[in-house]
Amino acid sequence: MSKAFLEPSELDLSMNRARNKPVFCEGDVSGAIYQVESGCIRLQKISNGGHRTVLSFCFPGDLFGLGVNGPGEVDAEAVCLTRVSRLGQTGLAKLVHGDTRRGLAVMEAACGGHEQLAEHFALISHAGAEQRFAWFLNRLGVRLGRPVGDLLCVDLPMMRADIADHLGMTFETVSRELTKLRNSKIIEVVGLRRLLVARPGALARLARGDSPTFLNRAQGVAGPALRAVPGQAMIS
Amino acid sequence: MSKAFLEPSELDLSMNRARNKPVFCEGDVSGAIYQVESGCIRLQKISNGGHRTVLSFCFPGDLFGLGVNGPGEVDAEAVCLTRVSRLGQTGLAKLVHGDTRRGLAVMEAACGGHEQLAEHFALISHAGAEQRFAWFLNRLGVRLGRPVGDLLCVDLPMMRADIADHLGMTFETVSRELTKLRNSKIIEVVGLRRLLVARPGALARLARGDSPTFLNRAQGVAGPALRAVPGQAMIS
DNA sequence: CGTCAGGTTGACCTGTGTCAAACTCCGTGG
DNA sequence: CCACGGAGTTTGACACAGGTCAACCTGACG
Repeated sequence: MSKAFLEPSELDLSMNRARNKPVFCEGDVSGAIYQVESGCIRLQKISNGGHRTVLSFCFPGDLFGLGVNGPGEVDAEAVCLTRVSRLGQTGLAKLVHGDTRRGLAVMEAACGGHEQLAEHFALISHAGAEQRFAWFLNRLGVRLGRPVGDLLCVDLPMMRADIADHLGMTFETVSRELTKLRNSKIIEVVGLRRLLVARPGALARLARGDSPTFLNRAQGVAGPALRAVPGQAMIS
Repeated sequence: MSKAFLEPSELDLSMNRARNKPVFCEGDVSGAIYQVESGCIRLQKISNGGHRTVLSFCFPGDLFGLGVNGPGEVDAEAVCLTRVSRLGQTGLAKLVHGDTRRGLAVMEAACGGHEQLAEHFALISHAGAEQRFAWFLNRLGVRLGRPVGDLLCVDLPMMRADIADHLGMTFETVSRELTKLRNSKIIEVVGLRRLLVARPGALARLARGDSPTFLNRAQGVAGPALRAVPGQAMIS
């Protein structure tokens, strides 16, 4: 999840994918690593009932692919027209041999940002719809937002259903939460895919979950733990 | 998540941890890899509100630790008296250099079983309490179950609250689901931590979610996807 | 035998999924 | 240029799964 981790010269090839088209070719079972150049990729999984879970969205600079392909497991699809470049297994091995430390770092990054995954997981487990959506928007703002006047402009590459599947809720609920944020003047909605964040602080507060429902139920962890976690600043 | 991935000779040292004690020493920020020898480790995260999320339980043979430590991120605690062995960074580098393929495999395994994580994630997002719990028990049976007569005996190392935090629900709900399974004669409960699975097939069916609530709402994925996923046999 | 952490059960209430209807955007063709 | 149509989105009404709070039970251990 680091920006521009690999230079163009180190990459095997680069290619375009149209909206909703998979990145992995059908027979492609190799442990290649991909890097998003432009656009947006979603890593997703279709489960038995036909349900879809979006594990994460990848934006320009993000790496993905290692230990994530293999048919029937996790697949990667373009959210919109997207360009990705690919580092094959041979290139990867070369990188690992040539510079162990860097190789390890790439492995780790490509293995998929445990940190982010853990945070996402914790959110899905505990938080309500409001906090989930605020968390998502907040992170999107940090990642994609451009300052416009004193507002933060964010263009959503994905549709509501994608967001819903990312946050473990229905697209109707996503829509309702959007409306709630609009009503409380925290954001403005321009077309259908463009948002203007008016009060980033309030958004971050919602994302941390410390404004309403404050006295959440901190389940009694038996052991010595339950140390105070410093409120990590999500807005950079 | 493979058994006995590393031989004792390759490991730096091994140590015991008492119930609810952390595996990582306070100052330990090195990228070491750990392997469970006996007992049970839980990887967990404490979020802002004091909520705990158990990301996964590690049983003998399981690897963990890479990209997972770092204070304030994810920590590992013993569920019960547990012995773990440790492979330090130098040992890891040696392994990577000596045998690239094996090194990569270790990296991947230690990076944390994306496959499993994806499945867990999908479950938490979509499934109800019944399916979540059945999925957990089923997997535990596969992993820890010993055949006793025509029953499958499973000893739970963890308490209800641990399971609850693993599955994103409350311990009361865990208890209720346990009772439901007992009432439907799918399992028997012996002491307080011992289960006998009487009808593994029924349990697996619940875990897949294809018995009740059958017509789940398969959200219309726009693209070409929505391929039929073959019902993966969860019972080995 | 007493104590207490851990577990069970019940009653209630709310958040969010479900179903249904209407509305908006945008591309396409007449 | 406008009408049309369909995908995507918003909004409403309603039901129910599961969280919350509270009381009680049980089994392990000193």
